[in-house]
Amino acid sequence: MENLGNLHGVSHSQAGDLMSSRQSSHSHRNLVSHAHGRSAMVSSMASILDSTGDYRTDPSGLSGHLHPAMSMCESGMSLSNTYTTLTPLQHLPPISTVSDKFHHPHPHSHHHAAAHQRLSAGNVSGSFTLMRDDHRGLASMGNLYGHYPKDMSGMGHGSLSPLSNGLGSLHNSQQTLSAYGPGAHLSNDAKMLSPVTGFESHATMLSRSEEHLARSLGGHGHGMISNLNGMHHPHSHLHSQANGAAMLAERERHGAGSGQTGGSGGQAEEINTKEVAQRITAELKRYSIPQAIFAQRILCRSQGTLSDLLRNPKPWSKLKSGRETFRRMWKWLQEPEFQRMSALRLAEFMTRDGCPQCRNVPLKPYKSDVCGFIMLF
DNA sequence: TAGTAGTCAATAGT
DNA sequence: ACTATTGACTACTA
Repeated sequence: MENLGNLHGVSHSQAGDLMSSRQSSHSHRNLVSHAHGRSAMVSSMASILDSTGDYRTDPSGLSGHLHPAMSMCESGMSLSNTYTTLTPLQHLPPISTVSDKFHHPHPHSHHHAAAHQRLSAGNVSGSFTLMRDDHRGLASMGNLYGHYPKDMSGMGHGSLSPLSNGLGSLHNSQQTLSAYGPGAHLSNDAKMLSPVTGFESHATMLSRSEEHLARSLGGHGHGMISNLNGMHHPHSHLHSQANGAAMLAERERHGAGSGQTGGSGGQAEEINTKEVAQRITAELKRYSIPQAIFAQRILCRSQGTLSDLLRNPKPWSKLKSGRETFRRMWKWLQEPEFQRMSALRLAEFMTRDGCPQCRNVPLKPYKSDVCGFIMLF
C-alpha cells in the first residue's frame, strides 16, 4: 500500500533505523539543542499564555469561534491556568478514515462521517467569523505580540502584518483554519508541501493556501481565490520559506510522479518528518514549552507519544494514520508565532471551558478519550 | 485471526 | 519538572 519509501527526503538509511528499531533508534539524537533567548522568551510566553480569560470576555463571541487550534481540545476537561497542568488526552479523530488515501469504507464510519460532515459545515460557516474575530482580536492582542523577542521574526514568521491589515489576518486565519482538524486534511492535501528553504515560489504557496481556504469555504472558492490572489502580502513569503523546509517538494523535485501519493486531486503532500521533529523540538525548547503541553494542546497526544515521535520520526512514507500528528506539528510550525502561542493559549481555554461543539457530538471513547473529534470553527 | 500502526499511561531517568 | 522508555491496548488491514 505504501510504497512511497523513496519519496522521503530523510534518507532511507535513517528510515531503516527508525523503522527497525523503535526501541533502539535513539541514534538521531542530534536534534536541535539551541535554546537561545530562552529566559526572555519564557517570560513573554508566560505573559501570553497566562493571560487567561481574555478571550472569554471578548464581545465578539470568540468563545464560540475559537482559534482553530482549539479544535484539538477535549471537552469537559478542566485545566488550570498554568502551562503545566495537564488533562486527559484524547485521540485524534479517526484519521485514517478521513485523511490521505486511507479512505477505507468501513461499516462503523457512519457516525464518524456524520460528525465530520457536521464539523465541516461548521468550519465553513465559521471561517469568516474566525477571520473576522482574528482580525479584531489581533488589535487587542497586539501588545502581547510585541512581547515576543526580536528573533522571532528571524524564525521566519514574525509577521506583524496581521496586526496591520486585514489581509494579513485573513491570510493567517485561512492558514490556521486548515491547520488542524480532520476537515483540514480532508481537503488540504492537495499539496501543501514544500518549501522550506524557499524552493517553492511565493505564488505557489499562496495559491495553495488560498486553495485551501477556498475549499474550506465550501466550494465557492474560485472567487475567493482570485480575490486573494490579488491580496498577497509579503509576509506570507517569509513564512513559507521559514517553514516550508519541513516539507518535501518531491513532486517538484522528482516530477510528479511516483505514483501513489499522488497525482492531482490526490494527496500530494509529504512532510519531512525528521525535519518537522527537529523543528518542533527546537521550538519547544526555544519557548520552553513542555512536550506534555504541546502534545496535549496542539496534537491531542500524550507526552510520551510526542517524545517518541520527535525522537524517532518515521518517514512519511511509512506512516499511516500517524501522518495526522505530523501534519499538526507542521501546521503549527507554519503558524506565525503569534498564532502558535494563541493556539496554545486557546487550547488551554478550550480545555478549561469545554468544547461547545463536542458536547453534542457522539463520542467514540478510546480509553481516556472525552472527545474524539477535532473541532473546526 | 495475526500482524502492524498508533497511542496511552506508567514510570524510570535526567 | 520535564523527557525518554516501554508494555499494553485499540483499530485497522490482509
